[in-house]
Amino acid sequence: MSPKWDVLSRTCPSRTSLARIANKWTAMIVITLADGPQRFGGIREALDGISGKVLTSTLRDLERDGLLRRTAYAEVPPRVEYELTPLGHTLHGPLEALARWAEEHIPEVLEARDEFDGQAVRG
Amino acid sequence: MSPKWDVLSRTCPSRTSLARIANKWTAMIVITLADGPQRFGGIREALDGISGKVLTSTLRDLERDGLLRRTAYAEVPPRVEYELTPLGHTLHGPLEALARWAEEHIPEVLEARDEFDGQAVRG
DNA sequence: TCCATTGGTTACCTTGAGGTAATTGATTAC
DNA sequence: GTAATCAATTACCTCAAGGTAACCAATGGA
Repeated sequence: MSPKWDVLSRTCPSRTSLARIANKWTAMIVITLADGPQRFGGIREALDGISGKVLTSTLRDLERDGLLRRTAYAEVPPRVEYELTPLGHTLHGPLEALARWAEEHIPEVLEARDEFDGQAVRG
Repeated sequence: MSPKWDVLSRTCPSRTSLARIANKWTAMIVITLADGPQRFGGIREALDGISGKVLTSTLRDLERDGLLRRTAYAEVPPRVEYELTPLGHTLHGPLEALARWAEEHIPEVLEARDEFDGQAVRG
């Protein structure tokens, strides 16, 4: 389709972009926001274990790439909502597929690991 | 489907697995091997910029998870081939979709970045 | 009066990812 | 003889990712 871009090429911007979207936190955030806007605290709770600092910077990066929109309300205490942009929504399918792969194939992965580690000990 | 696994849960093994597959090098390697077996040097060349050490350890991790098979031939100089397992092939679709997303949407991403950075200067 | 609230930001530290360079080993070509 | 070959491994180094903890600001409620 577009021979201009190639993620395998070191200097191609799409490779940088791939690095951002092919990423644990990105996937989890996009999946969490797929159903609708969420507040900062809600995302943090959904992601179960991410630190505030990392969540802040990750959200900022995704906002910068146009994947989500940040809306801060002038209230006290602060209220900030994050929602996927249309561009961000187009990413949800592929990332959801990836997450579902991880969930569906985890038994095979765990079994492969056991076998590999067992052979390593014997070898 | 399988309520037993949840990538959003901190302690779920599938979350670790997601971290491995939602990863720049994993995506590029699986895509490279999708067309057939490749030798170590061939993969290294295709990935354009990866160091030997990192490629070795990444391939080892993927082998451990059952995504690819390593075949070493007792020749001199050594010849080692890597190929996707059936399990690895099931991962190709989702990762290819992700790579294609990066290539197809890079103009929008770059534009979003420009706008974001421009506003940051003004703000 | 004082504290909890919320979404940061900052300073500081630890961990790990990833790069470079040297070395291994048997054979072939020079 | 000896240089080149290929896939690793190892030691060593650097840099960035990411965690912790303290702090902030305006308001409402105890």
